[in-house]
Amino acid sequence: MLIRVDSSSSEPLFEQIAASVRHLASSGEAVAGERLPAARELAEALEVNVHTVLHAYQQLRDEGLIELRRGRGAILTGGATSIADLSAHVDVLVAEARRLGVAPATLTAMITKAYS
Amino acid sequence: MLIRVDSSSSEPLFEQIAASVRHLASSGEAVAGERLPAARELAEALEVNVHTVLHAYQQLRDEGLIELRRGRGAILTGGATSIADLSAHVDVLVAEARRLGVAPATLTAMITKAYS
DNA sequence: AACTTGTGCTAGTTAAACTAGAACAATAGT
DNA sequence: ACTATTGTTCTAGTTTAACTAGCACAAGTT
Repeated sequence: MLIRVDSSSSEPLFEQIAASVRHLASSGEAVAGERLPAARELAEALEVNVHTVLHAYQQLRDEGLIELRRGRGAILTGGATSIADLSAHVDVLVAEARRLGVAPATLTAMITKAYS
Repeated sequence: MLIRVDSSSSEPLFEQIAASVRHLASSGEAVAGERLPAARELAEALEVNVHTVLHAYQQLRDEGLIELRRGRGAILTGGATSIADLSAHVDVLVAEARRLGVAPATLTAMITKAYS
C-alpha cells in the first residue's frame, strides 16, 4: 500500500494523496472491497494533517471510487475495477501524445473539455 | 475566436483561458501560424487583468503550443496541429471512460500518472 | 461498554491567484 | 527615423484556497 507525498511539490497535498489512491486502483495494486488506511493513521505516516487526508478521501468519494463509513474507514468500490480496465487505453493515448510531443497539461485539458 | 471565462468557477481564470486556447487548437478552429488576441485586448474583452491573460499565455508557451514575441503577439505553433491529431483518440478514451462511469478527475489523474 | 473512524466546527497561518499601475524592450508599420 | 503595438519585468495590495491544529460529536465495530 504505497501512498507517498512530496511537500515541496506545487500540487496540493490532498491531490497527491488522491492521485496515489487512484493509481493503486488503476494498477490493480488495490482491488474493490479493499480497505484504505484510516485517515488518522495515514496522516501520521505522511506527516500531514488529518483533515488533509480526509479532504482527499472525500474527493475520491465524490468520484465514486471509495465509500466512507464511520468506524470502518475507506473501502474501494466497484469503480476501482473500472479504472483498472481503462488503464490499457490510457497507456495507448499517452504513448501517442508523447510521440507527438504533446505536454501532459495539454492532454488533460483536452480530456476535461471532451467530458463537458 | 471564442475565448470565454467564468469568474464564479473554482478553476483559476488563467487556466480557463489556457483551456479555451487548447480547445481552439484541438478542434481545428485555430491552426498553426494563427495569431491570438493581444493580451491587453483579450484582458479587456474578458474583464480580467492583463497579467492573468499573460499568465495563461506563458503557460501555453511552456507547453509548446504558442510562441510569444513582442510587438507581434501570440502565434500558434506546429504543436497545435499535433493536438488536433490527438482529438479523435481522446474522444474514444473519454467515451470509454463515460461508459464505465469513471469521473473526469479520475481519468486526468491516470493520464498524469502515466506520463511520469 | 469501549474503541475506532468519519463528520463538523472554529480558528489561525501560509501560499497562490488576481488585481493594479508603472517602466521597459523588442518588433511592426508608416 | 518615428510611432504604435505588444510582451517582459517590477512592486504592491487584496482575496481565496490549502494546510494545520484542536476539539466535540455521531455512527459504526469489537
